[in-house]
Amino acid sequence: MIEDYKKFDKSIPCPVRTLMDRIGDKWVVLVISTLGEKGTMRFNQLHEMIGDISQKMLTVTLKKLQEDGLVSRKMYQEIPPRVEYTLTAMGESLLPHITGLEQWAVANMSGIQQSRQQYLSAK
Amino acid sequence: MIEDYKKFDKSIPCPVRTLMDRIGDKWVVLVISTLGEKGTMRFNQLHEMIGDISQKMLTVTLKKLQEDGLVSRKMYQEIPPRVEYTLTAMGESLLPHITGLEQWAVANMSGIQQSRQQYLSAK
DNA sequence: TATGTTAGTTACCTTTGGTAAGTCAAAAGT
DNA sequence: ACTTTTGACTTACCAAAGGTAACTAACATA
Repeated sequence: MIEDYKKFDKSIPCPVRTLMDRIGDKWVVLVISTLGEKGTMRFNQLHEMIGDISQKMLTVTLKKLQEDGLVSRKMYQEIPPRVEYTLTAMGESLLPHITGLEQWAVANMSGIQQSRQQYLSAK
Repeated sequence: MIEDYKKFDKSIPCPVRTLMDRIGDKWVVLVISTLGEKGTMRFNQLHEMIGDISQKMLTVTLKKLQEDGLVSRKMYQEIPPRVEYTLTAMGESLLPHITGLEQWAVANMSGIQQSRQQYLSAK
């Protein structure tokens, strides 16, 4: 039963709130799904693939994902530096849920846009 | 192929970014999954069920969900007012993806917490 | 007359997100 | 010898989103 976890109780950390605190970070889903698609990637590859993320936001996003054990980081002692990011097993296990969301998003994009236009024009 | 949608292109709205702009809102997942569980609910019922959401954040969350066509709002002309919220068909179709995420969250909560502790103590 | 009920709104402050420029250390170009 | 490039970041600074507490409308009840 998931219901029990939904009501807020300050004595117990809620898994849904904990996950959504992370998933809700603006770039987390794009980083995870991009890594999931391409496997291991370097910092700048991710930066270019996603396109509109800043370097700052990419570093903070990757740090949080490492902290949560969803992404692993491998640094090579070279100059210029080389750093590779990969999904951990836990990250991989989250991936299908994220791609599920993405597929829903693609399928329902036009429905959402229609609804937004109607809502605005009804004002 | 979802890949094409992941790279940012300002001329086409990206479904993943569009959805995550909404899903990423701190309370959206909790509101949708609570409505999905209980069916129709009134404003204060949602407020009490979730527990730690403010009235302001509940109203802005519900407004955005209406705008996107995920939640419908029915107001009765009574005093004190009565307003009922329900998932639309589109909202219902999103629900399984959200409960999938929640189940993952419940199953992996301890793994995430362990990882966070290790990360912090390694500093 | 004061109090409660429901679904909000408003004013205000804090936290998060975003932009642009700077850093580091070495190799490669001129 | 001096400047530029490279990759993976920081830092300083500004804008947007989120949070809190108090206030509102309109009537019913004590």
